[in-house]
Amino acid sequence: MYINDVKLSPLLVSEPSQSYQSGITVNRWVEVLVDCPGSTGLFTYRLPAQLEIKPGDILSVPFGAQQLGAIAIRLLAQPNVDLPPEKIREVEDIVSVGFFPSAYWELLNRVAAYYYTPLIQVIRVALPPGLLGRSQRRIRLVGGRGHTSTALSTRGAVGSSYLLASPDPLAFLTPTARQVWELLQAQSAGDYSFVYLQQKVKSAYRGIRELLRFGLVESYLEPPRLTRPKLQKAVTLTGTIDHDLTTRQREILEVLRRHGGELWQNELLQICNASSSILKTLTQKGYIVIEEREILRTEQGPALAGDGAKSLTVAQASALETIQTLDGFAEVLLHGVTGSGKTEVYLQAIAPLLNQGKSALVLVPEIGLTPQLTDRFRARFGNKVSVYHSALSDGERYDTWRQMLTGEPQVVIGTRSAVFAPLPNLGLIILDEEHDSSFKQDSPIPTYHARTVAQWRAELENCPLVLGSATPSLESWVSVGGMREQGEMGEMREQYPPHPPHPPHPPHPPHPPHPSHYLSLPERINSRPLPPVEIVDMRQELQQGNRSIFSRSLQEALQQLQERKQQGILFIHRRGHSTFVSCRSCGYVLECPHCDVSLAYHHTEEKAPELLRCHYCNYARSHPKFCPDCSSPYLKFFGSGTQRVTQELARQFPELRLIRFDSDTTRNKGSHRTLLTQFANGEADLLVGTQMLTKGLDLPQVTLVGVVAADGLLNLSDYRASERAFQTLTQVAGRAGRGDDPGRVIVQTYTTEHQVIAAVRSHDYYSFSQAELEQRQALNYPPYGRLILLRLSSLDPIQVQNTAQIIATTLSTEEEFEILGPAPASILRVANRYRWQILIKFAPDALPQLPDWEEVRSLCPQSVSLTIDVDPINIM
DNA sequence: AGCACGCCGACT
DNA sequence: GTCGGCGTGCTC
Repeated sequence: MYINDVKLSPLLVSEPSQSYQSGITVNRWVEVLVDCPGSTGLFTYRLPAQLEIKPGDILSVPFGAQQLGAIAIRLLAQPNVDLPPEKIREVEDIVSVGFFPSAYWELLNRVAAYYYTPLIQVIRVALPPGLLGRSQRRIRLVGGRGHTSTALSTRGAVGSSYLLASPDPLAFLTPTARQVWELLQAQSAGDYSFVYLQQKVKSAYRGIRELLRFGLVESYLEPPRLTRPKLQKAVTLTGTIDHDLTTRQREILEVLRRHGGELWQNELLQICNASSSILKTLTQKGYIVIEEREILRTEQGPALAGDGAKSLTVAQASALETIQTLDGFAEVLLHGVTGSGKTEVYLQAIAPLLNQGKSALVLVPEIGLTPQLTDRFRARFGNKVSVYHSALSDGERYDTWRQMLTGEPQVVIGTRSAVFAPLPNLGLIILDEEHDSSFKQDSPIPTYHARTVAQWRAELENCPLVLGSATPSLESWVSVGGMREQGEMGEMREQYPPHPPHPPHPPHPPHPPHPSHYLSLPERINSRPLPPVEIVDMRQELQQGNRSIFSRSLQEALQQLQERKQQGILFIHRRGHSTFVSCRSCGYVLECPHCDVSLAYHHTEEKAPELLRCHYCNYARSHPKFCPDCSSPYLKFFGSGTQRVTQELARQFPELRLIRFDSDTTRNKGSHRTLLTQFANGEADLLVGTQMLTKGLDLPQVTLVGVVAADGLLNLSDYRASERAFQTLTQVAGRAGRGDDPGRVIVQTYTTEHQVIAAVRSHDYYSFSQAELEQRQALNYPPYGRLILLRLSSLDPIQVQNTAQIIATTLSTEEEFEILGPAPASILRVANRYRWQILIKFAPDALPQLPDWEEVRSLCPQSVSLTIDVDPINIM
């Protein structure tokens, strides 16, 4: 039922030869998909004579008491005989003429089916906001705002005569009604949505009904506030200048002619300081034509100097050549170390496509974090580049979306949801920093991964997909058979610094069933070396009496930074997620005895006992006072906040100028760019920040990178912890030494012997992935096994726990998949909702009979909501 | 999602 | 008896 059994694709192929006339005269009914959660299947509407509709068009239709957005699916010559004719209503309007070629529909259907999401919800992700509007019930004061008594006396409402007689008319209102009334009075327009009032006042509808009876308020349906094209009047010169004109008229036509015969009306009037009446005369005389034209509200980047293709290294040139010889669908992993020039390869791969009239889609983790990337694309391709992401205004998003529909060859750079960008003639899809977890959506449904969707899209559009990263996800690495090629191509490995002998290879998965290529850029451009990584054992620092959060090595490096007038980056792992408990003396980390993950620290309320809990099996224990291994009392849960680090810096290095680069300081639009520009201009010596420092920053003047404590990353209670830690540390280390001065990286940790630390030190992706894949395979975790996470949440802590238990018990009768849990989410309560989860693990090849999700859903009481997260990434 | 309808307990 | 709570089902 998730895809509503709708076979869209064959019906939506446009057939230009099909009789145009018969199409509009005969097919007077249309079946639509309505934007309404509870509705399954299609609804039939009559077409008013003046509307001409094609499948894929977005409509506005009456539905029950409201006005909703809908998608036209197919035209009908006759409505279904089972449907009583009097029930059929008319299509209200066409909101947007759709572009939906069959491959695109197929994509949406696949997403709906794979992620167990109703098709309409997938469509909602794909469309810009505001296209599918819905009407809203609102309540407002009658007769505008005014003094209470005025409102009452001007309205001789039924039954209100005694109200008028009273000195205080409101005394007759019940307390509920009065509450609503006062709320409305307090609002400047005297107007609130019904839903808002219901939230604000207990059983508000009763009070509202009372007020309605007295005629004090009125209830109305606000039509959907749809995003529309912005139109502007354009004036075009049509006749040659003749003599039957006044001087003033001649002047205007002259101005118009000088501007190429065409100007926006407002500009023309402004230049000539004239009013529109004179244009009216000129129109009547036939000298000009005024027409409405759509103007696009697309974001304008800063003016940039043009930029030509740069010369390539041997590896870049070879990668480019492979990409350019691809014909049709292929999956390419471009594995380039940090600073190896992946962007240049993208740019040169795209350039010839545009000349062939094709477009390219470039997906990036977070657009705000990569102003540098968009700048480079704009410098190379100018106005052929547009960006598409959620920070744009609705109007900008809508217009960018329409700009794509034109089919002009262009480059769209966007975040996750841009994977649905409606570009015809797609010639290439690029996913940059493909390992980044922000390509995965956790909520709301569909919980899609842009990489997965991009694979389908590339396949359906028959174009190549390039996945770029310095630290590829294990999924992509296995998918393109990277480990096989790397193993066979010994010369590639020699380019990395030497590393210890490898453990035996895990058995290779079967060759991927699709064309795939592994391309490696093993060296930085201009032969710059990767920075040496120094690992500092913080246990020893403590032993030797250094209680500072900075090791002596890092202190020294910071000192040098100041002396040499160089710049550095200090990376702090985000606080909220580092909730494991470790011993500061010996580095021992408390782990679950059953699940091989570190225990998470729980401390929900003031007086509640401190608990350590496993997120996979729900094992729990109290927080021990002493280290179980070395009996040291220095056992504490981890977390080194930005605050503490900046305080410490200010104390020890008062002269060091620093810029904080985290979610607090980069909240505003454009603040990334501002802060980065300040830093680039040398207005600070040190950039202190969190996660966002890892995402593709190219700051050539940075020579030092310090990681305050790697442990927060290493010990997350998640099977992906190691992979994520390796990626983050390698990425942040890669910010050092990208310019002429050599770089240096210092990583502080309490667990120097950790496998990830060793791999980061030697920049050795290969041995890291080998070891990690072995573990994944042994435990059947992705990319060898597949996961589905059931997230349950409720305001009621007991009910959600019980429901989770019932579902897990029901599911555990099945043998084809493994159930882990139920267990509470690591942050049990979010926004007053208690959250539990159940993890389902199964083999991907023998796709088991998965549970009937409708049945599972029926086990949930109304108060418990269930989200099915397919291929979850955040299991915490 | 809204909004009806319809079925139960607590008051005039 | 009616009012008002809330669960159930429908919307072309």
